[in-house]
Amino acid sequence: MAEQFNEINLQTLAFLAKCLADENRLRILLCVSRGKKSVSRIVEELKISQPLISHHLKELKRALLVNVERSGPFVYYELADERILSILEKLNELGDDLLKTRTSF
Amino acid sequence: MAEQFNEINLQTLAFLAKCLADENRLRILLCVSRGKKSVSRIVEELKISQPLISHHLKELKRALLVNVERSGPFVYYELADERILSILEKLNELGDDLLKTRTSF
DNA sequence: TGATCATATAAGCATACATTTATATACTAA
DNA sequence: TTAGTATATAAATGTATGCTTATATGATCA
Repeated sequence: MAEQFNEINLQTLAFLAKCLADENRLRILLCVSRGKKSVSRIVEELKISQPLISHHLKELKRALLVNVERSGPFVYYELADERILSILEKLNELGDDLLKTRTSF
Repeated sequence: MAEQFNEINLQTLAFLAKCLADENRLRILLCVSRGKKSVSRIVEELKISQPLISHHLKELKRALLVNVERSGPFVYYELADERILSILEKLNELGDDLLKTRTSF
């Protein structure tokens, strides 16, 4: 289980983790995980300014975590891979358990 | 699968991800995942300066990702939870696949 | 107690990053 | 083409963060 860690690409890993290390980007990821959505739709749902949403979407796209599709004046974003969700689930669960076992961060 | 995401703690999640978002901290995590190790041992193996190792260990400890144990003059660190490894594995695999499918970051 | 080793902390610096405000680009419809 | 909507980008700013150098704390042994 631990031996196959020779294949680990630290750079890619750190890059992806960095992309997941912002609350607003996580909100956006969870938002688009519930279906393909336009930028304005995301802005509405999350109540975050449009330039900030666009900026974070650009980062998420750079990390290949979302797919983009233009349709008329709208640009739709969707989660690139369902595994992103399950990884976030697992990380969240881990965080919960760590907090339960220990006292505090 | 996507519905249980009401329970998600964005703050904790972002905090943990941030801790995983640095190459040196990842190196340290992988290093101590292969057994409990003293600071000087980690310094040797990774060839990173002692203050920098200590600094990152402090962060990892703050995130509860490592457990600490003092024994005489030595301080031993170990991975706090094996799930950390499997999450890193999954994230690494995801990164690989994303890079395969698309063209580049 | 003094000396030495192991580890932690502090100060300083440079860079990265999240955010806001303002503006530009792209598309559509009249 | 003009007006209006949707989205992206640029500039500016404050803050966080990784790293280095220097020093402090803590433990062991003579």
